[in-house]
Amino acid sequence: MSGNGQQRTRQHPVGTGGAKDAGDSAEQAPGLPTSGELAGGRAQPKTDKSEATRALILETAMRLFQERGYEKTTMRAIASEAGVSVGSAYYYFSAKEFLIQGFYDQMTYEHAADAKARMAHTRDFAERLQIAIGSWIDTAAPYHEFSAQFFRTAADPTSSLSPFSNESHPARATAVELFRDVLQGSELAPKLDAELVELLPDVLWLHLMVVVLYWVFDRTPDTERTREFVRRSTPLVARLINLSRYRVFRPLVRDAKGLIQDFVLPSIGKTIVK
Amino acid sequence: MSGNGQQRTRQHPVGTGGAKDAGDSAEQAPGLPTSGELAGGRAQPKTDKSEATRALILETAMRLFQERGYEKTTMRAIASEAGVSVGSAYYYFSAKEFLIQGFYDQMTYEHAADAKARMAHTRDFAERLQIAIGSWIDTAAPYHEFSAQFFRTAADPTSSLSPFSNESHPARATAVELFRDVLQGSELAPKLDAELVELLPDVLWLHLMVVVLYWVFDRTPDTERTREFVRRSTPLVARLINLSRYRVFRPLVRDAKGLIQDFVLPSIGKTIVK
DNA sequence: ACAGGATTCTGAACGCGTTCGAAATCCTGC
DNA sequence: GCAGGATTTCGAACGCGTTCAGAATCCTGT
Repeated sequence: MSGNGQQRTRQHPVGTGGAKDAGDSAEQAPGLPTSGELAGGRAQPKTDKSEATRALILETAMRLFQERGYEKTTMRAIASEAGVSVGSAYYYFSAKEFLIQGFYDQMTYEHAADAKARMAHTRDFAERLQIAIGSWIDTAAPYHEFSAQFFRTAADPTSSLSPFSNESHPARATAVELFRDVLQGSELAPKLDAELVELLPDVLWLHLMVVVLYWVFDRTPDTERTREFVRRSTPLVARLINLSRYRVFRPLVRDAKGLIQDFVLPSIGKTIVK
Repeated sequence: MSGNGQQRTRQHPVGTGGAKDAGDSAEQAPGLPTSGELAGGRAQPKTDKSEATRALILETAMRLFQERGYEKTTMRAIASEAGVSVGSAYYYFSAKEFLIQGFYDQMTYEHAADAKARMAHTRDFAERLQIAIGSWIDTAAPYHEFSAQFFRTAADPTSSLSPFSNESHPARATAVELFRDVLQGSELAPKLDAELVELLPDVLWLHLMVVVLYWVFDRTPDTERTREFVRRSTPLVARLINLSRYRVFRPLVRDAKGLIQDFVLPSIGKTIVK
């Protein structure tokens, strides 16, 4: 997509704002999506007015995306609707793509809050997991129609917006954090060894990504099929994790853990470079 | 991507050519990628000259894609290099995207042939599986640089090119067929119940898709990391399938099978509609 | 108050994918 | 050989995302 004009090499949009050097242990809770982060604007906001303009453009874009869909919403329309020039829009968001991110970040944050509230009443792991994922589906529902765009972006390794290739992607950090909560707040956590507890949140996030893929392709009303899929798959996941504690599986679990540790975690986020 | 001009509603490009009404059981072996199939051109080739022009355009595009990458190759460049007008290029391929498909189909076919030859000497399932996937990586290697485009297309539910949403996608059919062979030619097949043998090829194809996702993001030289990932993950998969025969797992396996049958298979290809 | 630098804003212009009406060419049946 | 329809080819034109050189505005320090 994008790719008109000569291809720049946009990639990581500098992002002087937030935690620049997160290091290795991705632990700290991700604050609200303040605005900048790695958001893809150019300079970090200097004045309040600047901040306001940025917000105005983003809100306008989000509204138009919902009303008309992503592709049908032109940058010119966003700009004129927001009462600024196209140039201004590009001053804050260096590509149309980056507008998606604002959208997506906010949705993820809403999701985490909603999920945590909804699952507070139970300590059953399977139930918590199902609530967390179900909450995602509910939160994302209004955007299902143009969700394809999210997914295309996520699947693009050349885009710095991909949650797969960008460890500091707020959406990813927030979601992994949520799944850590899902696990820690359940009766299952104390029964598992520490190493596994450390690994699982990322794995569960991957599980969510699979559900998202399913959801994106789902054309049933209210994505009922995805919901049913989640209802039936989460107990399986829970049972699988539970089984992992038994002696018989030790070798298999050990290998699987090693595999995840060596190949899955380092590559997610840290883009398998060099 | 694409999405300039007003958005048409391209979707399934008619495809008067091949088996139009495949029905349910996706069984028949997929012939060579003759040309048309669901290829995205407009009319089915009437004359030989037409067929030749089509091939010329596709070959030119494939060459330029390799030389310059997908985005840097313009339709104008393809047309002029092939000695035709842009209009002609669009007469045969209704969008730039459709040129990818020709490319991808051919690669998949090469892969299947190469894999079958390479794994002929062994009946060990894990080894056969590893060879099959390794063969994919080798076949795809020359195109790694612009593979992102393949993947973006695959992840787009609105594109008729997605192997996830289009059951008659030759690439998908060919690959599933290959994995059926991987299994059937192994010592493992007779030990499993028929139902599972029926399900596994599609599941293994999904496994390949996961590897592809990994591969697309892999930036190590010669995608060595992906190769190592495959070396270590395929034995695990084999062991998992092997374990499924034991009594202890019966309930879990039964549920998992049901899940796959009800939710995964019907949705792949048949785009979860209605 | 004011020079001068940084920030914010502007809109014309560029290159791209794609469309479309019309021209050129090919194929029939006579 | 030829009218007339179908197929194929053409290229100007459209709308889009994006860029860029410069204008406008804001913020200092004096």
